[in-house]
Amino acid sequence: MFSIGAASRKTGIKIPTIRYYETEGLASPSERSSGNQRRYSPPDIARLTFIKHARDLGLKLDDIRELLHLSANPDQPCAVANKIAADHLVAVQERIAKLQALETELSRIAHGCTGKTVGECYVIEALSDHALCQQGH
Amino acid sequence: MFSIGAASRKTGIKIPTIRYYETEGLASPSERSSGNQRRYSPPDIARLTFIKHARDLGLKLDDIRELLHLSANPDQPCAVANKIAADHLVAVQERIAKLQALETELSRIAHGCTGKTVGECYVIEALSDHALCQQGH
DNA sequence: TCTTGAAGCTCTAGTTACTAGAGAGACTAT
DNA sequence: ATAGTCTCTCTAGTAACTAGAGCTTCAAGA
Repeated sequence: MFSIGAASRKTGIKIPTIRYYETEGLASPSERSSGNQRRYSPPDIARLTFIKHARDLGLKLDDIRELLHLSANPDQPCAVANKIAADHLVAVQERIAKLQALETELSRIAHGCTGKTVGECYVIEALSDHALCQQGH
Repeated sequence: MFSIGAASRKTGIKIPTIRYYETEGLASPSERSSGNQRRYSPPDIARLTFIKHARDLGLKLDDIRELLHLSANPDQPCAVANKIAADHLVAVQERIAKLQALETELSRIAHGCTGKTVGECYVIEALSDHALCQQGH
């Protein structure tokens, strides 16, 4: 049995976040001490690790909730789990594409300024003047 | 002079968001009608466009606040504006790198599952078992 | 056994950038 | 004048935490 501090160290999740996950119904300690402190069993820790891993991958808590529910029923078809992962992959790929477009424009803006004062600053100008933007939002 | 609806159409910012920016002190209409409705002048619209453009680039409202403040004082050195843009560029580049790493892992997870039920589902397994993760968070 | 300092408890409120909805008033075209 | 659209303010909700107050419990040493 581990205290919340030990659970935090083992999983890399901050203490208040572990408590927050509990209020969200994602992971509760299986016991409390006589003085009402949380006590985590190894399976509790594994559940937290699962959540941490999924969060690191950028999955939403709602998705994680569903995956946890699925993993508690090992006889169900895993199509749902695959769909969650595949959908998220697509979302990540889209975000990468968008960010790369932004990078291009930002790079142009941030490197294009040779002025000394704001009056002739390309950064300000580029943000003010839509025509300077090559990608036309 | 434009109504808030016209301002919204011209800038592409939703009406409630325009009002929100006003509560945040970013952009207020220069007048109100006799019936207390917002009336935006062309410079007001330009300011909203500046904000929209900067938001599309992912700048935070606090950064935009500072840039607006700077652009109101054209005699100031533009080093601050450059720094905001350059810092943001670095942040975007870092996010791209992280997302690409995630994409690799997610792709492996999402495509690796050949099982039929959750019990043998690679998605669930990969999230549960740290050892399967090649990048070691 | 006592004590002390670290760790834990609950609860409330704040963060970011909006979004939704209620209920009332204003504007415009016929 | 009136219908229909637009706008007003205000409150509360969203995601995923984070910070702080004020209090209690735990573990280790004297």
